[in-house]
Amino acid sequence: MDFKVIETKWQKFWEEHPELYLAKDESDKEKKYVLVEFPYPSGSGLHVGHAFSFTGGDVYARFKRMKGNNVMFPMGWDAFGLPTENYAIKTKRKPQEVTKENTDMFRSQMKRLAYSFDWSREVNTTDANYYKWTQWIFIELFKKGLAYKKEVPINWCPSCKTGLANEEVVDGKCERCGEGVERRTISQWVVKITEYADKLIDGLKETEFIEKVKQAQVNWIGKSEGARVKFKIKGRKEVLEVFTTRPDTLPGATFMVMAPEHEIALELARSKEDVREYLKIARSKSEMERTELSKEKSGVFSGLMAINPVNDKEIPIWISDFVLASYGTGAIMAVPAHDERDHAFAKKFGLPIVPVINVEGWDFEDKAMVEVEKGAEFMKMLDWVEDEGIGKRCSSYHLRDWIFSRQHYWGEPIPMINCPKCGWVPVPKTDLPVVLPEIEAYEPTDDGKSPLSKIDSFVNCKCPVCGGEAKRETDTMPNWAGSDWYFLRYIDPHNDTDIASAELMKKWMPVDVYIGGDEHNTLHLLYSRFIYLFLKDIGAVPKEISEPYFKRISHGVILGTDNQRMSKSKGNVIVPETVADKFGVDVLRLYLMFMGPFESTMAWNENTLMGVKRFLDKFNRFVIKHKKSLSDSSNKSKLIINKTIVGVDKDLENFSFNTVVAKLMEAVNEIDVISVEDLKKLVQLCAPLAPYLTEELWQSLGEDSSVHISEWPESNKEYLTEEVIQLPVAVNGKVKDKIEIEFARIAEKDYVDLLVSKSEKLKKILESNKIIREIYVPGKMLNLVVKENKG
RNA sequence: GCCGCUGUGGUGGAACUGGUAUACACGCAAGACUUAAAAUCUUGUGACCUCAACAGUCAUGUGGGUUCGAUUCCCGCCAGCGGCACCA
Repeated sequence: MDFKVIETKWQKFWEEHPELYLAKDESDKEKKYVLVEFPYPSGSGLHVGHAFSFTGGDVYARFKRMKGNNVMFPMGWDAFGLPTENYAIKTKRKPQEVTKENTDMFRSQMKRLAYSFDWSREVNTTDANYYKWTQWIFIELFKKGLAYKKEVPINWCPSCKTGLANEEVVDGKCERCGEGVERRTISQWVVKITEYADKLIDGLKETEFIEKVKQAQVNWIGKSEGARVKFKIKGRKEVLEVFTTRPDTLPGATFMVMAPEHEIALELARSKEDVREYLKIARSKSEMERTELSKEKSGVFSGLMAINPVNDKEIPIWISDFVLASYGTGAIMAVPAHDERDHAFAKKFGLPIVPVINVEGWDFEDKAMVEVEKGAEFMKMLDWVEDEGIGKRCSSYHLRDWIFSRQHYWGEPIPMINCPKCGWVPVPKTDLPVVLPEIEAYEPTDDGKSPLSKIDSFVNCKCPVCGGEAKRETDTMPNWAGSDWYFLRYIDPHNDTDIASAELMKKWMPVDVYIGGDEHNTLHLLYSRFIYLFLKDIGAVPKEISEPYFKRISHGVILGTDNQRMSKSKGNVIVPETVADKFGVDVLRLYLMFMGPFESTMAWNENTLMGVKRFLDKFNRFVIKHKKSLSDSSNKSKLIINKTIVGVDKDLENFSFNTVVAKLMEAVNEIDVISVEDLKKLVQLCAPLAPYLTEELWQSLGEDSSVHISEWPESNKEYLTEEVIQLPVAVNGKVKDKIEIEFARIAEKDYVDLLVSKSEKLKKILESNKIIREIYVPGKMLNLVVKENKG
């Protein structure tokens, strides 16, 4: 049978019957919200990674639909972003046009691969009707004081000409283009995600993310508990405050260190030559150099002395770039006896090392004793610090506030207006969206301003508060902004008055299963959980649904045949369309699911793919051969079919697709005589994986509606037990023989013993051995513990 | 350094709640059909010992432990992968 003919035929049929895959708002059936990460529609089309992820989601969605669930399986486009902008610049075209072309291409490729998306709910982050709500969310953040403008040293990518969030800098390089990142100070919008740090940790309890994902989130937030402690500075009014997780080591604090960006350090630089010189050197180092040169410490004495509140000793305050300005208070108390970094610093600059706890055989001049347990002294010192009023308990986080401004064209305009009289004023809801104007030149500029800043008609506006002349913000939002909340918009994609109706959100939320890549397990998941928790706090989403995603499945990665990550430069890229052209969509889908466990990394292998093709051909021949069958299934076949139903059902539920395929192969290998009725069941079991072939076969078996909305077969317990089973008999734990026994009599131990006594093999063993113990697990196995007969 | 994960034939990988390890597939070998090839079908295929069969021995990274019985549970080690990392 020619797969091309079948594909064309059924694709047309499905196109004419979109109702097959619609999620129904008014249905009483149990809902199932299956979400796959929406793609960035790049110019190169769907790649294997997409196909793998979407096929997994599609198989699950189809399975659930046949099981009688009201399934929501939507798709959309995360279409803002640099590649489109760069491509538009290069080809002198409009990003809007390019995006349209790319999404059209993606959509048609997806339809060909038979993904059962509900296309009536399609969203696109670059639609003004969509980003209106992205902008609205930003305004709400601003109103709650969670978005603020700040002069911040940012990571500037000289190649992309934009600021980057800390999260987008990998090893000191731009995550996107790999260019070394520079430090610049620019006025930026910043979102206080840190305010939600604890909620983001606690909320994980409400989810069923796998441990890996939960840990990644917890580590990223990086909570540590301790105290802030104030140190007096000799001869000055201000104090130097530090954060420490170990107040019990206060007596061992023999010096202090400030980050070069610390206010006091900056002030001293004005009057002290050596401080000024050091700050200059520190600033010239990139973030990467600072962390790379971790072994060798550098620093300068500030000239100031602090007072250790525990013993009133004067201790020197140093300035060093090993202390981070962005963590804690930007200054530390150094306890060289109990911290490796402080120890290294003390050794280098000849500062005293005073142990707090004495450990036998420890040479504190040689190394720091770090692993000291928090004991009673810890609590005592914490209380003391609070009683004396020199500090208080608090937590500190690795998580930083989220830099939200980008200096690019192709993103959501930040809907803020700067009025000389009123300051920053949000655009009123009624004026949303702030539409991205279609302009001629998209080139980013070196001065750190978005191309929008050159469009006077966009920039100049009236202040919504006082009506005076004002100017619009010209920065745009980061890529994450549109993808933070898209799962809400699918629920009610055409709503003009709200993000989505509360009633519908109550019906559909939370997302039951969210399928995506490992690369989004930290940032995207954290950002979108944050936005959801925020929307919940302001009452924009139902408060009874505590977390947006219930379960997260992170699919694996498909490597090239050379076991390397696919990349154009390596020439090992597999294009799903090409595979589909050659072998058909069903083969591609089935192969992707059969390669290995859904969550693991696997290499592409054409041999295995041929095996899958062979199976589908065989399956097709098998159905055709038996479809005129007039006889009932044999007992053996009945058993196989019912076992297969149970197994496939369970494995699909657990996303164990590779074993589903194996079970179907087994069934086809083993079945001898089969009735048409049972044959249909087999076709149904295969339907989620191979939608085209099964639709064709389903029809050829006399059905006239789609197999994909047929009712999932149920197993019949009556046929699930074998009449005769092979009972393994082990001697001292090793299987020596198998005895045939009627299933109905497995509980009769006497009968089992009788059978054992008839086995030649066992007889032989028992001649020279004596049974000292028997363990019988009815139906499972019999274990004889024996001892050699002596004499 | 910290956190998480993985380790099973020549290969991808199965194995429920501690109960027949190696399902399914690939590859390989032999055979059938064919002028031939492809396709298809049949048989065999963990290692060692044996002409072969029977029997036996050893095998789930490694060393121990618990157990009648361990790929599965516990402890130690080794190797690899992923995330975080001068976070006080």
